[in-house]
Amino acid sequence: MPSRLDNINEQRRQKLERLRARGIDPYPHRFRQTHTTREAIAALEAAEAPGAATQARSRGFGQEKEEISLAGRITAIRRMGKSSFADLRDGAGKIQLLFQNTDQFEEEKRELFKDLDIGDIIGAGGALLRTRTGEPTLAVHDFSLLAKSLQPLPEKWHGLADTEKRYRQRYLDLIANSEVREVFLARSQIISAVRQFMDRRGFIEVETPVLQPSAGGALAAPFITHHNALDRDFYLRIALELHHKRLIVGGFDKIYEIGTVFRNEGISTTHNPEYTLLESYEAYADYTDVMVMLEEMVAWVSRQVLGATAIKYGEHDIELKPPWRRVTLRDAVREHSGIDFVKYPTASGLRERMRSLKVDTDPDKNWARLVDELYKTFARPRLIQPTFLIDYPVSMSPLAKNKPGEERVAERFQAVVGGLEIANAYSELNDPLEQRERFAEQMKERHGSDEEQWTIDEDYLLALEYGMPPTGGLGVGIDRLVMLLTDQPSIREVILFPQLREKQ
RNA sequence: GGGCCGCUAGCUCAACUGGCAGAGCAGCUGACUCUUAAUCAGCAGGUUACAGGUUCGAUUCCUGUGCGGCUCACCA
Repeated sequence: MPSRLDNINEQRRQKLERLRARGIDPYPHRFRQTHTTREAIAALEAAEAPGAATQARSRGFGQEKEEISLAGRITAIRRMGKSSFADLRDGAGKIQLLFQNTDQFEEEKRELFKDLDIGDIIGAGGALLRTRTGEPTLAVHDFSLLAKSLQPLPEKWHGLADTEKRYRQRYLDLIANSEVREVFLARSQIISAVRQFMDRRGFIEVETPVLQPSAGGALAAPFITHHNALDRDFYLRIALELHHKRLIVGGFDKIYEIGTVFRNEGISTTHNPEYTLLESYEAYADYTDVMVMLEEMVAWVSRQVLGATAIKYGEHDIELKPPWRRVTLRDAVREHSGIDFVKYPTASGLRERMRSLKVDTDPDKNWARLVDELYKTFARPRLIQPTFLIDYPVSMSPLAKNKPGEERVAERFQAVVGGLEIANAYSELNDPLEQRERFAEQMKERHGSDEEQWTIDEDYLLALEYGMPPTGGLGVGIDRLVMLLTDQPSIREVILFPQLREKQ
């Protein structure tokens, strides 16, 4: 018959009540620490360094050791009679605590110590030393409870393995799995390095609307939301592009934004409904300039964060050092599928040619989609080393300028590394009349299938009519860049709270 | 949306062909003053995801549902 005490949660609540009954606040308001665990270890090492003795003594190390204080979560306790060890973890790292001869603590602390659990947050004051085995340790002279934990932590050795639980309760994943922590630290550093790179090049960071009357700049299905006071629907942005180019018209010549965009589409290992996109626009540049910038950016960020441009992604060794290979989409597809799509200029002709390759030749697909199918099936998975796929069919690129003298080819590239599309860029179409025609064509094509609420953005066209300088634009999927640099196979491993179906 | 796989104690995992659901960690009690996956002795802990079905008997076989993973489709 299960007693209430069998439940860990119930036991912890009882401890909580005991503490309160003894006049201890289990959730006090503040604690001042003098060091992080990492700083404490550094201080210990500095004091031990040869020649540091004199200096250290003058700072308090030596016979009379400096009292320091730390705060963090207890992740392990090893009780051994009168002495006990505990592991204390804070945001910087981990250090061992030694509670020596706990009998000598006064009554209240002795009781408190008995009720300490793995998971509790405590503050501890004491002196640094090394144990017999050389472990940096804080010999605790005084300690206090800063927050009582009522839930048992995942197992210390295997960590938390249940994928669903890891995503839904990411805080447990972060506590239990240090590799996961490292990934998200790297993510932060990557974004910070990207910002530095752009800032140093004289780009200014801008913020543009998330709520938009129509979602443009890409052909993805948007999320719809509603504004009560205005009593009208808005769309969550699917790209940053159209507002950025308005700013180029407005005279900001180099701009970028790192922001979340939302696409109401399938979820996969490379797609999350909301993800982080870097977009940048540079006046008077074209897509070749953007290529140079991107390869330098990725190499620089990798060097900043990983200290190298040679990385491992899955089973592949990848070298990010510029220059990256440049190959036309046509050649890449021809190389890997044997089909020169230029020779099959109609959807039916191309579909006919594709049949022999046993690929999906959905009759609903237009020519551009068939080309895309060829690329995704044959070329992309084999593009491991950094590659710029350049010169896309205009029909796949409604916002890109076409190549001089080539009506069907747009100055556009995608960057593929490790089989991941990490960037998409083009020489921006700045001819307002042609842009209007391209939009109209898109409208026609979309009409009927219309999952996408595609409307012509008249305000954008008006902006173009005032005159936009030639401009090179870039979009980088930050999450995929993080996947690449942290060697993660799924986008959910680089997004703290990936979208999951609601439980129950 | 389709296909395949998974769901057992708080966590990590066992349980043969259908035959009393088990271990380690965490927890509780006790021993132990340098441990670090501490050790030792004992105790407790289960709606086997959920709902049905087959069977003398189901964690195991079947059907459905939920959630997750992989994959295909969708996604310039």
